[in-house]
Amino acid sequence: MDGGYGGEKSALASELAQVLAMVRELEACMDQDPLPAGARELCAELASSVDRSIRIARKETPCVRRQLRAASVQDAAALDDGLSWRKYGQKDILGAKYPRAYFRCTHRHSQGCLTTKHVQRADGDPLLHDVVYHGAHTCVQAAHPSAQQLRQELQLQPGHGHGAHEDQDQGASTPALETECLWAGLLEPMTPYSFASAAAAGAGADFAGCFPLLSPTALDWQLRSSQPAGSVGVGIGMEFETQFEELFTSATEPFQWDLYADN
DNA sequence: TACATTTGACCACA
DNA sequence: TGTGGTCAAATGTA
Repeated sequence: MDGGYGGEKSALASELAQVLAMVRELEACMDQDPLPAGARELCAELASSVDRSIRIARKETPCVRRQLRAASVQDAAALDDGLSWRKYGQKDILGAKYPRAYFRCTHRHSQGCLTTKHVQRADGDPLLHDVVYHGAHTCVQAAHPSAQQLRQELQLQPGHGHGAHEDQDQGASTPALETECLWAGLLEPMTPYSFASAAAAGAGADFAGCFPLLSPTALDWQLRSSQPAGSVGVGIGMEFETQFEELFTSATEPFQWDLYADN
């Protein structure tokens, strides 16, 4: 599981070494007049290499955002994804009505799991929560049976966008989920930068492989990345947003999942 | 007693 | 310098 990350690191180092070599080569060309014919090609290669480096770096810091809705304000505090989190801070955010809560994996010290998540209530809707996950679980709980079950279920409905959210079963053993939170699942893979090209958008498929953790988060991204390359745009985002609004206004079935993307 | 939460302080970054 | 993210001591709870 972690081997992939090590491989990415060496790939990134390799790419950056190439970038450095090309920059030096370009530097040498600067003194020549006229510029050698190969200089332009070198620039193109340089841009391409930088692009690859960015994509690799993005894989190194998986960051996924999703929005969850609780059935009541009381339930909101219990929003849970089946994994163990420990709150380590809360902060008032500029321009936000509600403070942002910071959580990290309970097994941070015992198992060195560095995953964190930030939870913030939406200004307009106190029941709606923005949850941003940083990093992937490396602890034992990442192999939680319910998470695996969910993964299977979602994989059975590829490209469907909707899938019965069976966390109810999990709720039987997870007190937090007994609160019957209405998981209006809409998922929004977050990346530090917007996709600059179709090629970069296509990298999303590779990105999915960077979520070895068996949490819904990983599955969400896999589903989302099943969208055709190049479809990760504003237009598609609005389309999913519309679907999301419809889902909320006609939310008769709890635990129903849908896709959402607004990159 | 062990673990979780709260909260003020500190730090890094833009 | 302001803001967001994290730390760590104090406090709460089972």
